[in-house]
Amino acid sequence: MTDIYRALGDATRRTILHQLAQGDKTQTEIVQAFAISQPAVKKHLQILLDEGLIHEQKDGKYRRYSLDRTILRSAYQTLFEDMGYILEDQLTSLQTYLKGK
Amino acid sequence: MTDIYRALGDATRRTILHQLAQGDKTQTEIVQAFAISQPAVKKHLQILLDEGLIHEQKDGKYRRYSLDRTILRSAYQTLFEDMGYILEDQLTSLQTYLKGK
DNA sequence: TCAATATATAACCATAAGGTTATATGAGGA
DNA sequence: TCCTCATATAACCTTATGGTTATATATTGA
Repeated sequence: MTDIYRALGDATRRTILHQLAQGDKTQTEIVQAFAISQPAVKKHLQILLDEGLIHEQKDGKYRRYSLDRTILRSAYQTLFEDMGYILEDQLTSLQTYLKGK
Repeated sequence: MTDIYRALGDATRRTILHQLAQGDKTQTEIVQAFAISQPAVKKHLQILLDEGLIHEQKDGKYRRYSLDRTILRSAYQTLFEDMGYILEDQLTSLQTYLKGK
């Protein structure tokens, strides 16, 4: 299963996901948005790939990355369920809200 | 600020939080719930303390742990905001729902 | 074909996480 | 006082993370 805590545990990765939410991007485009090296960005992308949150597609000499919104949604659900499990009664209304979605 | 991803990133810590949600517990009680050593549990408790999610209270030879529900709620909020930021439009309805809480 | 650009990979470094065992300290009860 | 139980701490191990630099490979355009 997707380890959403691992995937979201780093601010760079959260920003990458945000960027991809606005549209697919090549690795170069992603690298340019950060002050870290290309291999460092690649490692973040690899973790997001490992966790299934993004996809990689070869496009000539480029690699194009895209969000897997289905996985993201279910990861999101996991967060809710975990928090609901932790806080129990406190979140009943929220749980109910989500179940209805 | 609370690093909620760090705090929730481990299943043992999530279970500890769940236990504390049912009521305060001593370290011994928490240790007994897991198959790992007392120092290992203590390290998890320390991380939860570092992140401000729980409190520790001396009680004779015992240490009693309790949830900080206020911090937990705001951490929860952070999770939502981060996910909302990532997914944007997709979660508008949920964001709106939470803002109203 | 050759050079430039995009990406991948290897080797390295420092720190953190999650665990262990062994041992020290502290508090309470008999 | 002394033993016992609860907790703390130290030292150690392994693996993961997040970064680096250097270099290899692949693709494309001139």
